[in-house]
Amino acid sequence: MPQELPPKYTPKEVEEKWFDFWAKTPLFHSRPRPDKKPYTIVIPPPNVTGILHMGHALNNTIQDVLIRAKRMQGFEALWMPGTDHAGIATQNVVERKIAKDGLKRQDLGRDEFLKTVWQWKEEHGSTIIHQLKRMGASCDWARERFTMDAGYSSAVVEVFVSLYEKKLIYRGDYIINWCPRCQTALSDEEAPHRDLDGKLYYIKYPLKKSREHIVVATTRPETMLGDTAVAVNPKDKRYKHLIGETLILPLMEREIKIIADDLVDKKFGTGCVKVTPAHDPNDYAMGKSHNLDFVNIMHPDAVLNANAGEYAGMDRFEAREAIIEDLKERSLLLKVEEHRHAVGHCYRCHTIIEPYLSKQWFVKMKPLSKPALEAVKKGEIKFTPKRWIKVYLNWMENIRDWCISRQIWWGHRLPVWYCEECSKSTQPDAGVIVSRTTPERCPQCGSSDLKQDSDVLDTWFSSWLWPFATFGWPAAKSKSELDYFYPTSTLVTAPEIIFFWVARMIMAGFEFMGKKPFSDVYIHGTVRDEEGKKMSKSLGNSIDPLEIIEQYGADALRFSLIAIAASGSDIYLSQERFEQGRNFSNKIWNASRFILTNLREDVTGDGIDRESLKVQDEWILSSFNEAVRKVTKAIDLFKLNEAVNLIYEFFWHQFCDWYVEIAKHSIAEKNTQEVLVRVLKDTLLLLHPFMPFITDEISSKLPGEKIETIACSAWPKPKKEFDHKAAFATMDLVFKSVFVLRNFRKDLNLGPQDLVSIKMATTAQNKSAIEAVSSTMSNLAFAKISVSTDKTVAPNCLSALIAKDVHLYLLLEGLVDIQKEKERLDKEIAAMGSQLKQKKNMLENKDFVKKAPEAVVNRERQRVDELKDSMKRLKEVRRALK
RNA sequence: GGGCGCAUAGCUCAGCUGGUUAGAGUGCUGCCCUCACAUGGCAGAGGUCGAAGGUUCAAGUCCUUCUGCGCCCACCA
Repeated sequence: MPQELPPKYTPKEVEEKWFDFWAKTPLFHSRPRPDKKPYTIVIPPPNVTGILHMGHALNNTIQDVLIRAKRMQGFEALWMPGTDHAGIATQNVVERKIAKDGLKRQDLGRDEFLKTVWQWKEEHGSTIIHQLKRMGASCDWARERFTMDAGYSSAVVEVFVSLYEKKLIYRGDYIINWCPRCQTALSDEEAPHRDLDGKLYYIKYPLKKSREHIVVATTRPETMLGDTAVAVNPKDKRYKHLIGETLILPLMEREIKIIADDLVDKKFGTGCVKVTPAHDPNDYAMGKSHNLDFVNIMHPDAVLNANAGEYAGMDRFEAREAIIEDLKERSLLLKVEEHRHAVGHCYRCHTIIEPYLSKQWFVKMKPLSKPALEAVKKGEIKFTPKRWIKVYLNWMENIRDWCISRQIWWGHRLPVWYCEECSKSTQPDAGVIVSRTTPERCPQCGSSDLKQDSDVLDTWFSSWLWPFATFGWPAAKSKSELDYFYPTSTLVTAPEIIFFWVARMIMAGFEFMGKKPFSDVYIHGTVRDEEGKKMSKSLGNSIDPLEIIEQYGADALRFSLIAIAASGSDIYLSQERFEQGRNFSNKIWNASRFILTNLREDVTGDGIDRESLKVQDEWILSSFNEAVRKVTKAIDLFKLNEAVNLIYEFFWHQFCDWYVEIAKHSIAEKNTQEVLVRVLKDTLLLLHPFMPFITDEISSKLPGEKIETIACSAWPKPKKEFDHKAAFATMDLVFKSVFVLRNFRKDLNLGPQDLVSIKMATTAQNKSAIEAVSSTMSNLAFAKISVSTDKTVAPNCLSALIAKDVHLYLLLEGLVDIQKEKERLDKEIAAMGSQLKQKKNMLENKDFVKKAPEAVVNRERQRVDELKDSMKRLKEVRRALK
């Protein structure tokens, strides 16, 4: 007995039932199966602090569409889920939490603080995982990983130690990006530059030997306290004679030299640069090459230290003001200009970063980049859209060493110990022990006075191992799984993290696995609001995906996101965009409801009698075949918006608008019902990767074999026996006829009961097809419908051309406004005439006939014939109007 | 300073290797609560495809320049 569906679609109830089932089902658990091909996606692990936003929603919907489609297509599909410990972000969250009790992390101490973070993670860290489940993500949940799991951590240690052993990790004093708020070093990628309106200060530095001075220009005057030279370009004639002279550094009253260096741009400012080796990367380079003193003037929190003399204790910006005032007082400030320039910011807390000299750990990147460059150049790893290749290559070719140590507590602690005894030696790296296991004693001197490095590793130093560490590498037992699932298939992510993550994963893949980590990188757009701003909680412009799920359902959210997300372009969102998804859900629901309520008991969808198919049946089955071909291809090309729009168009405008409407008139027939069920079932399968909830729900109510979920059903294949090419042409006549009749009906204000006579000049075959459906579809009743090959035209009738061989005449003597009809015809004839003329010109053009492909020329010739014929017939009708 | 992207209907966008009369969603107008659906149906209005050149038999599509947005990268202090 077919089950009934409730009259109104309520996504909430339906979806809650299914997401619960999917979250628990073992069906999404994958294991190596030699008889099947693997298709693997590793999730970009969201931060444990994460709460689902639109970017996540889009990213994970795309992955779920791909994984569900491939699973149905017979692949051993694995979607690896997990979360990232997100060092700085998570530490910040927990610090904020304990701050409410007036506590700092130092008050708790390292161990106690870390306990608190773990506790926080246990309580809140799975929020986003739960939200992904709610969206319908068909991950292999049993495999869920966390970047600080014991196993994962051993991968991080292994990688650190092995890179150190290969001399690809080193430690040293360099200028790094320092966030004074987070009080940690950051990599270059973590310190994005933003243009700011700043000021350029011109400051006089007096010469020691005379009353003259030279002028330097700077945006950060406070750093002058740490100046140990002034540099000019050696080719700069203005200053050549001053090279080697001594200046008196104002305020500090320290003697500094004028040096010459090619790094100085003659054209910028005055051509004289103050050199602060401890607070600027360029100056650092000059400091090294000219053997200058390195004067660090700041504490880690950017408060000036004792080296800043009387400014000690002031914050860097406070000091800037004070210094400017003091310079003014001494008439040493020449001028101040407005100056827009790029300033680095902490990507976590947006504080202006400080270039800061400190001892950090680095990865030597150049050697790692080589295979990563080759793989992409050769196309071994493909990017979609292609344009990101250039971005990737550009970064990779100019790669710089990676600062990986962080002065925070939450993260993978460096597997580095220092021997107190040996470190007294002056040798570089003396007493440094890099080890996979905690060492008991110093291998050099045997001392047990060892101290572990207090730094932790950059979060991305664990993320870059994600495609293989999630399988348990380096443990031996991970081998069979890695052999089967690695390299993974597709990585789906946003452009923002190409450098952070994608590029580094490729390098790690080659370095540690000897193989690429994935074959395809699909870069989707950034989700933005209506004004083009990146959506973020801090801007308060975000549309909450959970809100959309609540209101319209997860299917609606998924559908709309995919439909909007044209491959690669940024996505502008507004609430209304999700209504389309909701409306589509409702349409599917109601069409299904209609079919179900009419169903005979013996209908399964598998019992189509091919011998007695009507032309509309042939048409819809053929159309579905077309849809399957196109949708399958579109998914393979990552054109998911195209795929979902194809299904939408097919289901709504072909199946519902035409087939179901026509089918109403033979709804009692078994064969009609079989076709309805067959097409509905198969469309639900096609749609399932995009809208898993509603498709599974409806499928479960349809007759036929009972299965738990269609998530593992076979993907529809085009059925050759249902390809009826001729049906397209015939149905096309039907559509046009109905369209014409609807217009007649509207123009004449005819109701459903009005009886009209139709004369049709066409073949008998076409007539029967048109006749069968057009009266009801156009909401007209026909007293009389006659078919004729007779070209003579009845007087005073409405007429319309359907196709070359089909002409409809609506016999309505006395009802027609002759004058109006004449005008209408004249207009139509004129339009046709100009089109005809254009085509004729084209064909008279010898170059066109000679150079254009034959098919194009023939098509034009045929079109001209048709137009000529139509013109003739229309003119006849026009003459018959009296 | 380099690089990339976008500009098509009122709005948001599709439009693939150039080839019939440039499409969708939404909004708008008119008529319909017709027994799946008003979250719906039918019909309709609305476009010199950012500008100017060029290539071509043929350009929304390819090339050049320009304009206006947007993004990314970069050690001009």
